Amino acid sequence: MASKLPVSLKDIAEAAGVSTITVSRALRGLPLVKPDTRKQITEIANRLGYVPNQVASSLRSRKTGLIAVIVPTVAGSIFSDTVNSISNELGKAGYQIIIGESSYDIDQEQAVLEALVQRRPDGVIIAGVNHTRTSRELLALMNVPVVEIWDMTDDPVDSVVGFSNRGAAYQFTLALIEKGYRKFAIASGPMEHRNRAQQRAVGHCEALAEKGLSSFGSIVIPHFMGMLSSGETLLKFVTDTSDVDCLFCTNELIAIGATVQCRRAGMRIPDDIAIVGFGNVEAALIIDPPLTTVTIHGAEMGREAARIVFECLSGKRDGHVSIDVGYTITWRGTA
Amino acid sequence: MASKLPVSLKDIAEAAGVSTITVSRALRGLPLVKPDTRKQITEIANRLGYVPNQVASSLRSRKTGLIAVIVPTVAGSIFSDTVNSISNELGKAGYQIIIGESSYDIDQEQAVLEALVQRRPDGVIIAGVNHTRTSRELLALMNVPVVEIWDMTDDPVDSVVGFSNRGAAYQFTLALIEKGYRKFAIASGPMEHRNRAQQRAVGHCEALAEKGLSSFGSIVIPHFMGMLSSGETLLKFVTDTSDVDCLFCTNELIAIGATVQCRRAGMRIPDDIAIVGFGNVEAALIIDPPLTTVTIHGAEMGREAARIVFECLSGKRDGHVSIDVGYTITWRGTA
DNA sequence: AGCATTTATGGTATCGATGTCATTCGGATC
DNA sequence: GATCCGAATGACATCGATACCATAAATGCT
Repeated sequence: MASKLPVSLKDIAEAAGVSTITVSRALRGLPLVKPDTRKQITEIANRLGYVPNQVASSLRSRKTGLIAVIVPTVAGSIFSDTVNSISNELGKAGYQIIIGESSYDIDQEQAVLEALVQRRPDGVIIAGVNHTRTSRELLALMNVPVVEIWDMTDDPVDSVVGFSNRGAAYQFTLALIEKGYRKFAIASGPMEHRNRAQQRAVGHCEALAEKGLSSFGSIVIPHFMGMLSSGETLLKFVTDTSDVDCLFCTNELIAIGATVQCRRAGMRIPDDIAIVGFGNVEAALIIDPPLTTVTIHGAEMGREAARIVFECLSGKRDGHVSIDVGYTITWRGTA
Repeated sequence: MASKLPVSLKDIAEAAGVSTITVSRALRGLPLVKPDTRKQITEIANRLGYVPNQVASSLRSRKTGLIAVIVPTVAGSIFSDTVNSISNELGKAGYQIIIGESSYDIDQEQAVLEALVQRRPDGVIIAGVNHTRTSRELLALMNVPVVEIWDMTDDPVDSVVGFSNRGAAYQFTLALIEKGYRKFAIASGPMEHRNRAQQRAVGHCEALAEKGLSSFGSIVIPHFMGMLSSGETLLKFVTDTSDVDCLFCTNELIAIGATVQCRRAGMRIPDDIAIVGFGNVEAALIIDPPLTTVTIHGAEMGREAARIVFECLSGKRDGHVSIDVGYTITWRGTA
C-alpha cells in the first residue's frame, strides 16, 4: 500500500549538515568524500534506519539492477538449475532477477516480456530462440544485453548460450541404434514450430531415417500432466503398441513417469522395454533402474548467460556472443 | 546498461496534441477521458511502441506492484509449490514477485530482506517466524502487509499462514508408535533455535517421552547435501546403529535419499527398517516403496498468504490474520 | 608567493510518471 | 441568454535519488 519508509537522503543530509549529494556519495562508497564525513554520515544513516530507495535511484540512473529471466515454467525441476545458477551468479554482482513464465507459448512469452519490460530490466535472459516478431522488436528496442538460452540459432537477438536439441537427439538416437535398439516409439510434449520438443523429435527421426528405420508410434503428453499420470498414459501406450523396444522421450519428466509405471506394472527395464529421457533432473537418479538420458548443462548455461550479461553491463564486452555448451549422453540403467 | 526505451508519455502527448496527464489517464483506463480521445491515444501509443515505465510510476505513486518472497532456498522442491502458488495467485492481480533466499539463516535472511526492501515491495511473504530483531523492526517500519508462512506463532509480525511443525511431528510420531514402531532414530537438517527442523525434532521427542520411549540415535545432515549422498550417510548410520526400526526424518529429501539407498543396499522397507519423511514432495511418489510422510500444504499456504496480501492491499482487510492450514499424515509404503 | 591540481562539497536539473487542484467546455435548465 | 453542472482536460508540484557542472578548500610545484 504505502511502501514509504520514513527516512530519505534529505533527512540524513539535514542531520549531518551536508548536502544530499554528499550523503549519496558517502553511502555509495564513491571516492571524493572525506573519511570523517563519510563515517559520520554512515553512522547517522544507521541510527536513523535509512534504507535506500532503489526505485528513485533506478529512475534517475537508468539502472534498475534487475535482470529479467523468462523460462517456460518454474514448476518442476527442468529449468530450476538454470534459474538458480543465473540468480546465484548475478546475485554476486548485486543484481536481482525477476522471473516470467512463458508457459511454452510464444504469445504468452510476449505478454510476459511486455510486463517485465515495464520494470526496465538491465538485461534479459530468455529460454528459447523462437519468439514473436513483436518480442524480438521489443528486445532490440530495449538496448540492453539479451541472452537466449537452451537452444542454438544462426539468427540470435543478441547473444546465445545453448546446445543443439536436434543434434543431441540425433546423436543419442544413433547411439541407441548402435546399442541394438530398432523399434522406437517417441513420447513428447506438445510440439510447435521450432520448439525444443519438435527439434528433438526431428533429430530423432533424422537418425532413424539415416539408418533405414521407421518409428513404431508416437504420443504427445500435455504440459500440465504430472509424472505419474503421464507414466500411466505411456504404460498404456507401450502395451498397446506392439513390438516397441525403446521409448524415446523428449523430456525427462515423462521418461521418469513411464519408467516408474512400467516397472510397477511388472515390466523389466530395459529388457522388456528401454526408456530414455532428455534433460537429466535429479529425480532420474532415484528411480530404478536410474534413467539413461541426455544431460543438459542447465546450470552451466545459466552461469554463462549471467556472465555475458554481467560483462556486457560492465562494458567488458559487446554482446553478440554464441556459446554452445553441448550435452552429454549419460548411460544408466534404462537403456 | 541503458534500459531506456525511446518513447515516453510526453512523446505520445505531443503526437496526440493533449497533455501528458491525459495520456496517463487514457492508458490507465481511468474514467473522465472521452472515448474518442482515448482511442486516438491508444492508437498512437501502439504505433510508437510505447511501454510504460513502471519505475517512474512506482516512485510517484508509491506502489511498485512487487511482493517480496523470502524462503530458505528455491533449489529443490520443498518450497517450490509455495512460491509457485504465490506467484500465480498474485500474478492474476498484476503483482510480480521478487524472491530472496535466506539459506536457513536469520542473519542471511536479514541481509536479503534489507536488499529487497530497497525496492519498496508492496508486501512481504516470508517463510518462518523466527527473525532477527532488526528484521522485525524493518518489517514493521515498512508499513506494508507481511505474512509469515510455514509455521505458527503467537507473536506474528502481522499475519501468519502456517501449521504447527511441532504438533505435526508429535502426532505423526504417536501414530507411528500406534502402528507398532518402538525403536526410533531421528535424521534431521541442521537445528537452530526454533527453526523448523528443531521444532519437528522437539515434537517427535515429546511423543516418544509421553509413551515412555527414548531415541536410539540421531544424525544431522547438512543443507547442501544432495538426496543420494545424504542417503549414503544415512544407510551407514542405520546399519551402524543397531536395532532401529524406524528412521524419523525431519525433511523429505533426506527421507527419500535414505529410502533409495537402503533399498539399493538390499534392505527391505518397511520390514527391515521403516523410514518416514516430512513434507511430501513429488519425488516421494516415484520411489519404491513410496514414502510415508506428513503432507505439508505448501501450495495452500502460498495461496492464502497471497490472498491476504492482496486483500490488505485492496483495503478489504486489515492484516493480523492467523490461519492454520494443518497437515495430513500420508501413509504409503515405507511405514 | 603564485599558480596549477587535486580533493571535497554543493546547486540545480532531471529521470517519467501521477496526485492535486484548477480550468475549460458542452449541454441542460429555466 | 444567463446560469449551472458534470465531463473532460490541463498546469504544476512531487516522488527520492543521481548526473552534471560549478565552486571552494587543500595540496603540490616551481
